[in-house]
Amino acid sequence: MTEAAGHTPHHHEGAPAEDTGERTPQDYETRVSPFVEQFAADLTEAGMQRMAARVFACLLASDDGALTSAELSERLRASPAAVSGAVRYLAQVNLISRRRDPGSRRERYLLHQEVWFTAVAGRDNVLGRLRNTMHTGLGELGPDTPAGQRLGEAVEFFEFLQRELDQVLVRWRAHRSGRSR
Amino acid sequence: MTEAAGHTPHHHEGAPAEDTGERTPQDYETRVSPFVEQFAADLTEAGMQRMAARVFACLLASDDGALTSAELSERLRASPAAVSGAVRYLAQVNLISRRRDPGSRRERYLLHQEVWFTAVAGRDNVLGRLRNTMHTGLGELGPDTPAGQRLGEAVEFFEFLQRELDQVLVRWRAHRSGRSR
DNA sequence: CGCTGGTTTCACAAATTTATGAAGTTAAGG
DNA sequence: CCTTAACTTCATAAATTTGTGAAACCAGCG
Repeated sequence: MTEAAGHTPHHHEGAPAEDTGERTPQDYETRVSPFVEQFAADLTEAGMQRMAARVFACLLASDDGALTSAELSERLRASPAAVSGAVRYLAQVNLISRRRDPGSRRERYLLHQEVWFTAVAGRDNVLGRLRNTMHTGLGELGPDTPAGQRLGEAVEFFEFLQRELDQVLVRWRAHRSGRSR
Repeated sequence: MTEAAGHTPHHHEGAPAEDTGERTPQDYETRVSPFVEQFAADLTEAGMQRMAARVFACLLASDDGALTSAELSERLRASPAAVSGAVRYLAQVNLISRRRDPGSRRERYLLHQEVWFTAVAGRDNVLGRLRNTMHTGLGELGPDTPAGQRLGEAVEFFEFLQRELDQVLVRWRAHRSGRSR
């Protein structure tokens, strides 16, 4: 059956602002789902495939950052096939990993540790590709042409950016572990 | 975000080939165009609309970073309509500006100063949007829930990233002017 | 072995995105 | 004013991307 295992609503009073307290199962529909969809939309806008974005967002909003195919399928009202495809992509780009719960034939898809970290590293890759293409183009155009100048500067910028980005990530690690972990 | 993670060493591949000197008109076809298309493909892969990417790449590879609609249309073998749309988009996101040469009815589209700078700032915008959506979601989910925890951390990461990114850009400015300008 | 729950693959339908020709605008130049 | 070069808008055709149902797979379990 499809009863959402592991999604026991946690009750929390004393919540911030105007949270009256109770968390009902309907909360998913009224509160979580809108967020998931909005976030997915943002990601899509930013270039990620739609379904992958939805799955990713859904995991992000789930209690323990992990859901089974069936759960995703239900929450997103999407076919298992669609989930399968999205999940394959996300695993490919290292945003999630798939885990086989021993004793059960269902699989759990869970957010990679430090997802955002990974995501930024990924961005780093596309920067690298752009940089390489420009570097090659520089060879074709000749570094002495006006266009070549511009390209050269761009290449420099990208290299600079990549170095800096790496350091930013290092700094984040420091920042992070410095406060609670 | 779209591509995978992992840390590809930022290797500079093959040095630019020998530049024999002459530049013929056919050079555009044989040398420039392939670069333009490849670069556009990279940008498309990274999420930019195809035609916009082509126009942008074309401008980047042009001698003075500026071309008329007709020139773009010819070099890209695309209809004026397509160019028009692409150009509108690029202006929208502040990557190019349009200039009306007084006395001529044609318009010139030129790369914005410090394009890459702008581009990164733009990326910053999408980061901001994601951050905001997450922040809102945090309100809905409650910061005391497991998902809320995760979200909160993500928001922090994004804020950190944005601050750092700003500084990186400042540093680039310094770096840049420190060497020649 | 042979089911059976669970996931993946495949062919195809639906939705979206792109690009185009043609008609519509706008303003320079007579 | 009227012409006309140049850009834009619009409806539509073409290409791509998405998502789905149904069939194929693949272990575990009895």
